Amino acid sequence: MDQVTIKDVAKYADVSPSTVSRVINDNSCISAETRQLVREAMNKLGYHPNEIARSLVNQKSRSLGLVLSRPADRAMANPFFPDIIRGIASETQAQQFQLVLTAAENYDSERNEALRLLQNGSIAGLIVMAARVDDDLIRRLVESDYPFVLVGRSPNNDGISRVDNDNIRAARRMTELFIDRRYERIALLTGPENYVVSRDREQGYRQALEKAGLEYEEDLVYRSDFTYDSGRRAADRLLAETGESIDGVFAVDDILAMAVMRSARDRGFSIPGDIGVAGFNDAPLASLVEPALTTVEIPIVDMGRKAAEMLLEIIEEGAEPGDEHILPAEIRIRDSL
Amino acid sequence: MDQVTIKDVAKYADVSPSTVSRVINDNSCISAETRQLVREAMNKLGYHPNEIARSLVNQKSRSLGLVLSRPADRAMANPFFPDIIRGIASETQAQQFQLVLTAAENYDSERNEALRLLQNGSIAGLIVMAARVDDDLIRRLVESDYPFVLVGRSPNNDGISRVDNDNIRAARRMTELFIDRRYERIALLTGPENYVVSRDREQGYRQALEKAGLEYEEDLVYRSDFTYDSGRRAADRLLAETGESIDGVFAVDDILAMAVMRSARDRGFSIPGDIGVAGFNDAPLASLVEPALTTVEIPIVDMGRKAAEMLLEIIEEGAEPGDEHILPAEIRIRDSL
DNA sequence: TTGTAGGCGTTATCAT
DNA sequence: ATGATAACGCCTACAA
Repeated sequence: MDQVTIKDVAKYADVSPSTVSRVINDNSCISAETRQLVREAMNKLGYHPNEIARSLVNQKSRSLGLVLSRPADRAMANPFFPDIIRGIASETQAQQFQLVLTAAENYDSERNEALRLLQNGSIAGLIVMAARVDDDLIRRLVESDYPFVLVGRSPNNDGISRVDNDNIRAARRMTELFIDRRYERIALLTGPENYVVSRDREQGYRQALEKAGLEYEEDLVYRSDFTYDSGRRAADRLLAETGESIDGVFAVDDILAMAVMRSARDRGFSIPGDIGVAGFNDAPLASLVEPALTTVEIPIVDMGRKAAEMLLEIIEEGAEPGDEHILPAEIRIRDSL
Repeated sequence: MDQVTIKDVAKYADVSPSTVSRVINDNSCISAETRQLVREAMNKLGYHPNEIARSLVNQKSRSLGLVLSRPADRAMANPFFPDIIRGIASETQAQQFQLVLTAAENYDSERNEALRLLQNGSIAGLIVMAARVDDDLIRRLVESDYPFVLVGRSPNNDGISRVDNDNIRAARRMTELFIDRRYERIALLTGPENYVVSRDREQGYRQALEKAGLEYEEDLVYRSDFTYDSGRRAADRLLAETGESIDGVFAVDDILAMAVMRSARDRGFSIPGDIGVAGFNDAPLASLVEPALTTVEIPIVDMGRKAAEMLLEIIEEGAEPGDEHILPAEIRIRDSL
């Protein structure tokens, strides 16, 4: 309708469409005066290059997709979500790319949606928040040779570009903090076992114990989903069963740590006096609860930015995938331990 | 490259490209057998319709944009953010649309970015989280006649499609709850005055007071940004200055209510014994703090879904903008009041 | 029911 | 330095 095209501008400036195109992409040599002329015509007519048409002729879109890799509701409750987007957006913005979200009801449809976007050319690459140990999406991305970057870790990372924080190390250091502070029997409240984060953090916990000559006890490892309610149930069981034989609980997620704190308080335990508690992720509420939660801060904004940067290098510069960037996580010592 | 086109399918199935096209859009009448034939060819070759090309020929993209309408960092810390996306995504997904995020460093660049996406055809319409009283973006959207839907309210809503919760009414009811429970001097901790939400909630507070024959006192109204730190400073001032002459504080945002609670506790006030506190938004932390925060739950997921639905009606069915949907907010009574 | 041809807005190649 | 022309992948009259 009222779409102003390159031809309108050309006509108005009395030049050919190609000339206008050249000013837009200001690479080829154009005389200063025609350039000026065309610029004026563009302003006059209110011309804006049609991105769709450019994408079509260039055979690639200027969009990146983001797939959260777990049911939308869970992902949204997750403090990662806003920050990862913030990081990615800052980079896409800088490089004039757009960010497309795939947010479906369940993981299967989200995975299919992401693939569809790739296949139909809507997006040029994908950023995947890798969660599951056995991730079908990743396998298919590798097979299909689509550009993608992993935020997190997958069991086999060969040839996969990824950015991660060192969950194992951070969990180890947090466990060491418990030990340094003379906690002697530290329980672990971890997440579902098909999540890579769960496994990594469990491993760090175990490493620290063994290094300190403490026994790793299966009985002290409890598991729950990454929700408050599930965490609360697990915490209740944990405290009921291990009773007063433990003096610390390391939860692999702040929301689980919150559940532990609440459960402990309801049982009359003082924190950190009777039981030390630590979390992971440094969610917004970690610093607001009483006592403030000692936790691990993950540079999630930076991870997002880095992921986008890596993906754009693959897309724009044909970089070979396979790079790994492990960003450091920081322990935030507060009052719960 | 390895892009399979409609022509490849046509050749393989030994039909013309238009026939394939017809199968894709299965509207025109096609004999069952050719349809079958083409379908098989598509599967065989792994064909996927190129969305870019479709957008170009159809002269509109199948993407919606979302602009958060305040600095990214603020917006992200805001509990609205994940939920509004969830709501929008569920609707876009259902109608085979994509969701594009505009997330820039500051409001100005975000606004420009959104406009750019509209102008260059990347998105077919925009959902705007209206925040400011004097919102330039909205003015320009109206002028340019781009399809958009407001989540929230703008000073002049004529001809603007929008979905909102009734902030005034909810604030009034919350204030009435204070009054019903025999609180007698209720202070208000509100947000910046150029935000529509602040104003609306202030108004509800005032209405309730006046209706109950209580005096509206300017001195009891404090203002801060929507951040914990800013809220904390305001709360400190509030409690220092009004001293023990007040017995309730209504904060127009949970994060501010958290700040009030903390400040009150530090001063030795018990909650709700000495001071009743209420918030707004029902952020995740509201139910987790001690005492659990009485607040207003906003149906933000539904608002997002509704906004997307309205926008798609305008885009797809040429509906006239101007509809308003006001969704009910619910008071969540917990322990802080 | 199916095929042919032209065009959506842009860029790239080849002339001039 | 600039212009004409042919794509990019798809859709849609119009024709057969």
